[in-house]
Amino acid sequence: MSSPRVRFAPAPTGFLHVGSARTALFNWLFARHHGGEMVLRVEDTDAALKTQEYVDAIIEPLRWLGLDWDSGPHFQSDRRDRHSEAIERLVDGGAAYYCDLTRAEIEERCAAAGLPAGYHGWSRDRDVADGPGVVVRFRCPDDGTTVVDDIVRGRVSFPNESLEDFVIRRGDGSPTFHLANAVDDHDMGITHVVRGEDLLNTTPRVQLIWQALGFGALPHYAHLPLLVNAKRQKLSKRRDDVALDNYRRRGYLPEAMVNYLALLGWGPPDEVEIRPLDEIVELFDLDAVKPAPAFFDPARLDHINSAYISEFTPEQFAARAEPFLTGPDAPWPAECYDRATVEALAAEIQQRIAHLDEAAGWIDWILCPDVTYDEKAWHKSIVKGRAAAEVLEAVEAQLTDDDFTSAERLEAIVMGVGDELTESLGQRVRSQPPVRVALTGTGSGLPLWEPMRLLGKDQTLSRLRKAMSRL
RNA sequence: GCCCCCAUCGUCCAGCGGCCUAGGACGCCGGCCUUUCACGCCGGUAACACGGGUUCGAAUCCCGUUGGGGGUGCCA
Repeated sequence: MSSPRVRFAPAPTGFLHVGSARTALFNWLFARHHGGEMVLRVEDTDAALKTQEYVDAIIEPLRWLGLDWDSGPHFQSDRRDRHSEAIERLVDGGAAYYCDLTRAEIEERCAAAGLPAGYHGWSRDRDVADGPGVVVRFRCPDDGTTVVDDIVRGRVSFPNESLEDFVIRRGDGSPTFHLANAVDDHDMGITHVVRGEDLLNTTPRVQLIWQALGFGALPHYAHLPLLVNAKRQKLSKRRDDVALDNYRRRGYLPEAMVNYLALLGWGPPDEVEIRPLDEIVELFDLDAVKPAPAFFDPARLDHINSAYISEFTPEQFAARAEPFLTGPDAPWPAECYDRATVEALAAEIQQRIAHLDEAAGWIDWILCPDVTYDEKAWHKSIVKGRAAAEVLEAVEAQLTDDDFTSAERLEAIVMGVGDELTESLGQRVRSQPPVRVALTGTGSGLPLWEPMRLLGKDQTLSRLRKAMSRL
């Protein structure tokens, strides 16, 4: 394929949607695979949306994902003159006409004529003059078919009689996206239009405008399957968790997110799903994209994110997790944070978390100045635990003489207490649970010994005493 | 209502006429490992929506049905 040129053309809505991110990714993968170019174009026909804040809300998540572009960001609103000129040409050539009917007037006419709801070309021959509030409508052919050759779906035909004369210029003079799309894609030399399936129905309109403007050969189209929720509805801003930034904030890694997104609607031929982006670039192509909608499955995302997290070295992990351990949401006072502790326990934490914001929960008891008891665990291991008081007492006594330099020795001491009590009482005494609850506050967690060493002698002894006095 | 799209395990992907008694991954269930939790390892559960064709032969091609979804705006 000779150097394709694609575009990612999001509307500025305040944040980047995971569905849009997937569209951006597939455009990017296609461009990079074929050595082509990607254009970023902000579809702000609504003009008021061109604020730095809204633009950043698109650009920053793209950068976070590691996607780049060769041209842009361009703004549709900056191209107003080109759009107006195209509209004039269409009106002059008879391909479009003025219309001053309101929504209500259109409905009235339909009711009076006994026609189903729709526009029915009411103003085609009314010879309306241009003026404030007057729109421009495109005159659609009454018969024949408009065909969209889609890379993902094959040939899709639309009977022209099902197409209404649609608006290409609003009452305020601004162009609608169908018009702007055709003009911009043409002017920017777009060869492949890759976007969501929800836009498939609008393609005939854009193609009709394209042809009426004499733009020549149409670009190729590829309509990607929609991303859906568990109920198989299109992901929606209102009911679904779709803001990419939310995932970032919860500690999903960009490399994991991009990897997962690539797997929705596409799969590598060798079935190796978790792999670096450059390999995906090499393997990806649009003709291998599946047409069926794909469920955005959080469980699968978690799995992939976990896989990436577990690959980190301790240093990498500590660096990547740091934003989640030092921010205002960290459970400990800022001055208690200690990177060395994180690195020392990294491997153990890594295999237990699916996203980085879970890291703090495994070590908060070490970095926080005090313990918080989980009452259920307290009850189970200390109130009802066999000989728990004796265990705490014996462990405290033996630890008083230890220098706390060896995790192995700490383990031997605690477990030894359990063995001794088991023998003297003639019943199995488990020493780890009460000690764990006394130190960490909970019944389960990291393997105790190394964290205990890191907690230090003073804290360990004082927490054991605190637990004993609480009994 | 009208137009359009889609249809392989619960989910994502493989399969593009014979290699399929349908493969992988996630999830789920069971076991091993382990004096916590987890990781790891082993095993299991589970699908070609239905009905017609075409063909020597269909998960794969065609038609229909059913089901799901999308669009039907002076949003994109």
